[in-house]
Amino acid sequence: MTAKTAPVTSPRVGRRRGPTSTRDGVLAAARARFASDGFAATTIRRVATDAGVDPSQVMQFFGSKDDLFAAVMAIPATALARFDTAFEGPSEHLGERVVRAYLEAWDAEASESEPLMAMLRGAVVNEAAAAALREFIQSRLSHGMAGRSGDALLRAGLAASMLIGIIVSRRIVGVPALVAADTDRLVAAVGPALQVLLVAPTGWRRSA
Amino acid sequence: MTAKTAPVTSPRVGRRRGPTSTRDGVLAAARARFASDGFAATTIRRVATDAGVDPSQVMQFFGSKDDLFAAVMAIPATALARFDTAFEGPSEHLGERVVRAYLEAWDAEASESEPLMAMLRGAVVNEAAAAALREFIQSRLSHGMAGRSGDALLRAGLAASMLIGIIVSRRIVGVPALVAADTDRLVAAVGPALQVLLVAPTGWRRSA
DNA sequence: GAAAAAACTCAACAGCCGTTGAGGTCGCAT
DNA sequence: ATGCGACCTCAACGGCTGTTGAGTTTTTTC
Repeated sequence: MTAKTAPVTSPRVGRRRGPTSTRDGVLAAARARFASDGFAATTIRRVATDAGVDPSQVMQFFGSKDDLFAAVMAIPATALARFDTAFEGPSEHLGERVVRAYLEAWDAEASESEPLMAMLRGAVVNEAAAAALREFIQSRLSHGMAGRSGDALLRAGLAASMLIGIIVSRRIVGVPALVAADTDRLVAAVGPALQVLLVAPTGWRRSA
Repeated sequence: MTAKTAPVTSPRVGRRRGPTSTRDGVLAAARARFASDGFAATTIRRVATDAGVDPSQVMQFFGSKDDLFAAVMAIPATALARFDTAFEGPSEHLGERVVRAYLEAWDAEASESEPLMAMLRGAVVNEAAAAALREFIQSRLSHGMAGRSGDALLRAGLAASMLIGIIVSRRIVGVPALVAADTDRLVAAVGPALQVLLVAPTGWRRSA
């Protein structure tokens, strides 16, 4: 795709020489648009206007709208790494820690939370985004839960899904009761529930 | 909007006389399309083709694409009524009952689950859908939790959001771990967590 | 049967979309 | 200075969109 006949003659080609800031500006504008408007409603023309560039410039940089979206979504992989640390440590207040890590990740500054938001919004419309989110959740899950029972993997997946549901309700749908509550109240309410889900099938027995 | 100068002269005007089946066919086609493709990707031309009708016919029936979407979303209000019953009864296995009611509602036949799916997919792109979902959740919440503490309302909202998150991960994003699990396993895992969230702040104390 | 209304068809408009190609301009290496 | 490649601009294409208006057929009402 991106790999053309690499010029072997000049050793340090590959880095852009000229003003690389323009490209970054386009990427930032696209990130913001995808996060707030979603994939379908975001137009290349609008992104170009936001970045103060000609639309064809965007095409020349990223090839197509899908590639631009892929470039935006390549970022959150780094931002999501912080979730790993939340699962480590003692399991005493595990639920509370995980909830707080999720909420704070989405309350972070735009450069960190916007790719996540773009990924989340895009996952509903764009198959590539859904696949990316799917793979991410699954990989992080099977990575962190290696050697555990299949039930543990299911429970971790459920925890991630439920937390994403809270983010959706709070940031996209805008359910008043959740928007009004601050992080501490949410952690206090959800933490124990997540704790039960994650660490303790404490004598619970299936009814069927 | 929809109310024009109502013809008072003819008493029983207002009911359609002719073949009302065509209109219902268009509505059914739109419901299916909005549910599977979302709002933005669904075109009036495609809906018309599915229903075997001319595109302009759709316009004449529903006025605009937004109105068509609104007509589709007017249905789930009835389908969602079943959630009320889940909250009633003894609080012993409340969490389990609520989880099962949600999962079964989305596993129901197309005529019941498609409007819900359309509403969910649309909420991410279409502001009207987001408002409808927001109002619905909030109204059902404040209705069922009348007279309870503000904390109870928050907890119920969180429960609904988390369950919606599970639906999104399972039906839209398609996280393998959740897709593979059947309803009973999900109920067994999520039920206790919901139980803790809904009924019992059992001596839980905020860590400040 | 006549008349009116609803259901339906056909063709077209204006607008926005992603994308393309042909150029112009600037900075750097030779 | 001179070439060359990256950066950037301009104008336009073809396609698909929601929407409209006029005309035709079918059904109901009188």
